[in-house]
Amino acid sequence: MSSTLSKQYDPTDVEPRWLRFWLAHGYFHADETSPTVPFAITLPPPNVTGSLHMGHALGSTLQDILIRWKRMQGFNAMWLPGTDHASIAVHHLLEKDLRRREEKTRFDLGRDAFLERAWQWKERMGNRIGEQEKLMGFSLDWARERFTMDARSNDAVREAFVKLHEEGLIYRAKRMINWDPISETVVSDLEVDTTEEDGSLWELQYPVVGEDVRLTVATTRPETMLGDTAVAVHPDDARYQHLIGKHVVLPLTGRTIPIVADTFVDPEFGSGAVKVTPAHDFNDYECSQRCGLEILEIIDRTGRLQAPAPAKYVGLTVDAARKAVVADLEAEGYLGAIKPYKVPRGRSERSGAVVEPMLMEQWFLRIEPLARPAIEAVESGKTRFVPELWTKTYMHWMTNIRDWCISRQLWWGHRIPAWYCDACAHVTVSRDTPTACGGCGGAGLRQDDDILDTWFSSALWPFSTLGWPEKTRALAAFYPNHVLVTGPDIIFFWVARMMMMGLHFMGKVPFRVVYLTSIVTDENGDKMSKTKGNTIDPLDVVHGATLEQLLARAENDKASDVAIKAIRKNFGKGIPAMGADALRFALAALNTSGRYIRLSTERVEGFRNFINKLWNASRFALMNLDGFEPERFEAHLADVATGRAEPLGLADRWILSRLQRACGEVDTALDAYRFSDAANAIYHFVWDELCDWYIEMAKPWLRVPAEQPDAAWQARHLVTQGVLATVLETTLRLLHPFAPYVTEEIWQKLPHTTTAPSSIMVTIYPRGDARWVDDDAERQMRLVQDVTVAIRMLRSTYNVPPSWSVPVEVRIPDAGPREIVERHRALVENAARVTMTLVERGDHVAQSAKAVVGADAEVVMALAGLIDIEAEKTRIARDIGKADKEIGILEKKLANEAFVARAPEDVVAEQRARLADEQTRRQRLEEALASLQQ
RNA sequence: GGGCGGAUAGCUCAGCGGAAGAGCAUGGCCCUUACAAGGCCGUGGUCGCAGGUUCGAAUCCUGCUCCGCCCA
Repeated sequence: MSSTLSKQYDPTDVEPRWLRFWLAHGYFHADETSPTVPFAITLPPPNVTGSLHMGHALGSTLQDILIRWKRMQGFNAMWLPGTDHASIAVHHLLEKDLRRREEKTRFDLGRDAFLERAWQWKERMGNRIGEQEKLMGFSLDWARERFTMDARSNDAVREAFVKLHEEGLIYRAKRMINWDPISETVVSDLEVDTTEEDGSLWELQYPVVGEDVRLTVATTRPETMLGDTAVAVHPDDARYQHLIGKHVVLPLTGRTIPIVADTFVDPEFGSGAVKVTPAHDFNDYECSQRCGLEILEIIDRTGRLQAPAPAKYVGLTVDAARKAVVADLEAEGYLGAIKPYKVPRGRSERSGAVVEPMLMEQWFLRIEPLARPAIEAVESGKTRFVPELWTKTYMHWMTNIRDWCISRQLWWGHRIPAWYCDACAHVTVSRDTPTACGGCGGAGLRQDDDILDTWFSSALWPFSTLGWPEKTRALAAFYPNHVLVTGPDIIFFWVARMMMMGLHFMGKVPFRVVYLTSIVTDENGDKMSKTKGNTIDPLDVVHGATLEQLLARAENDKASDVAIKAIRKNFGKGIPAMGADALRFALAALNTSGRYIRLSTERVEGFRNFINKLWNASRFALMNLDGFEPERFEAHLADVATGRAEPLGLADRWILSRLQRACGEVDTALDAYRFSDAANAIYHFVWDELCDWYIEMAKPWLRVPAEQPDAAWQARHLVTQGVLATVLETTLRLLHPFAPYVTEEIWQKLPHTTTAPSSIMVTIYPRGDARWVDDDAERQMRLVQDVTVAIRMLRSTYNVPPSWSVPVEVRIPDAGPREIVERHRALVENAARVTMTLVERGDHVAQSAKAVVGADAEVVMALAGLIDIEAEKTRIARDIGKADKEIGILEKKLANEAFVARAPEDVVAEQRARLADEQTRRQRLEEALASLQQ
């Protein structure tokens, strides 16, 4: 064993080798015929338009931690990758490109040519995310990779559509929908961002027929008055009682429309009378249904006015019509006051178009029968949300859900399997492309032009990916999945819809747990976005990027000046290559139950340092494991167990005990999806215990002495090598799900028994083993550490150079602790670089500094020439002050009769013991101060 | 308007009924032969405000003040 590691961990050298190794060995693949218990996750598919962003990196890191952990625990762990076709996003990108390069719309190009381009583009871009996921070390089962628009998904979508149609849950009807006049398609409620924009409130005056009065109505959209078919007032509004049932003349149109009463009117708002435009407002439409009003559709699919609006306005855009209508109303004297007003305005997420509520014939899915089981499944705990608080969000949305408009007037997506007949009104809905009309048998069939909402296919994803509607073995093995990991912003899109469809088609929930991650923001808590220039690309963190590279890419993406400036500011020095492990570990460690992760490259650096720390600890271990044979160590341990060999040393027992506790903490934390607790438990074990104490204490037993070592030393040498190797190997396995590359690299270099597996990936995950937990060793070690730290404190306070091995006197009145320190004198002397005299008690030593260690011990260090009496007095006086404060609190507590009577006995006893300790400590400090006064 | 969170060290956050914690930042000393991406030792907090429950509250309840997010 002579492998040496470089002084610094270099991820760029390590990562590609192991990625290739894992893929070549097929470790990521799960066999559905395996008899072992399955553990399945389906990756929420990223959409093909993008590249891997920090949100994906976070969610997938957490999924990979779970998958690698469960795989190592012996489960048949399956993690299914894929991408989503994102129809509206793809349309938006391709159409933008078309406009820019060829000044064409998709309609100029035609459906087939457009789709051809979309597929080409998907082929070109679609693999990018997969490649990036591989680089992150995600152990996805690539043989199962899917795309939401592949042939098998198409089968699933058709099956689902036809079945739901047969069941009467899918229907076609004329209803209010949100229309995006730029993309010329329906968009879902969830794809509309409503914000308050600066606008105006116009008062319009409608003359009442047969009376010499005018009714004032207020509106933020005066142009829609051309489609008004009523004015509504609240039925209880005293001001308008006499007008209900009468009519007004609608200016500019000459039409006469009724005044109706409806409770949806807010009497407090404006004049208390509102105009009703049923075809272009959700509330007005509902009012029209209640009141039996006429419906006039005056806005067309491109957002222009159409008949029955008066000819004068036909063809105008909504904005132009608004100006014209306002001008005409004013000219004719029907315009009242105009006030500045914050107008809630819905905009399409993708195109930015102002969304137009419209009345249109579309396909809908009846939601209520699907939502009910999805609510019940969460209420009964068949699926549970982690963190739990998200349950409410889900429930709230599910209980207020409306029928889902599933048709889209786009081309990139699953075309609706419905055919219209030239000869009759029958609509044929069929799994296979029909040759004859299901109604009249006629052959003149025309398929519906529309496609399905992308989320319709996403909703089937947890089972369509496993072969549904066929009854495959994969489906039997891996459905339901164990957990879905995603961001809370996606609860409505994915979680809710997968729940509904999963329950409906499979009869079982699609996943038992929904884990919602934090949301990654920049260090100021702002959402990362390219336009702001504050995004951190995960792969830049992994591989590093210079400022020039970042700027060049931004230029290429046509970034704004604001973004360029922000990039210069945020990444002035570029981003150092930190490796996938550092990023993964950082994301896991930062993912607490809080809602946000404020990420910066500086924060990742801390975790890169951790990876490097582990690397160097391993480097040290490997340099000192020459000649180590695991088998001999095993045999020696057996001898220890039977008493034929010396028991293990304190440090050995201690580190093994601490390791077991760390394993237990990690196990508990991962079980509860507490990723940051798990990561931190490993971090602290490695850094604060293994590196800071054990390795230091092991050094004397590892370094081969100049003279021929005796048999006792040989035995300790073997034990120390064995414990170090064991602890390191276990730690690597413990850490592997978080940091797969570095752990594999080191693990492969460690000495193993001949029966060891070929990769750390397929070793067994450590579980806390109670047999190695050693309370006695931990207590003894605590004392050794306390004494050591006290000595170091004195050294540091008086700047005693590290090279000086100063004498100290350690005074411990009680025989028990004194013997412990005596027995482990070498540990203290080595760790504190002192020579120690142990005594029961002693007198004041002139020119010395003193430190008090709890109630057990005090340390006296002779520092002739270095001592500063005044500073020493100040320091001790301050400690006395602290002790006094503590004693005061404890005395008060114990003087409280109610406390002593009602608090649990062990709590009272604990407080008493603390008080006694604190008083002893104070006494010692007092003596120390007194001796300085002389 | 309805709902859900948050306010703890300079910053970012854990802790959620029995001694105030971490990382970063910061001060001092050290290139000690695993690691300067490091070591050792420190400094730093009326746990947003006001009440209440309790023997005991950062932790539970109520109100208030800010600050976020979601839905209408």
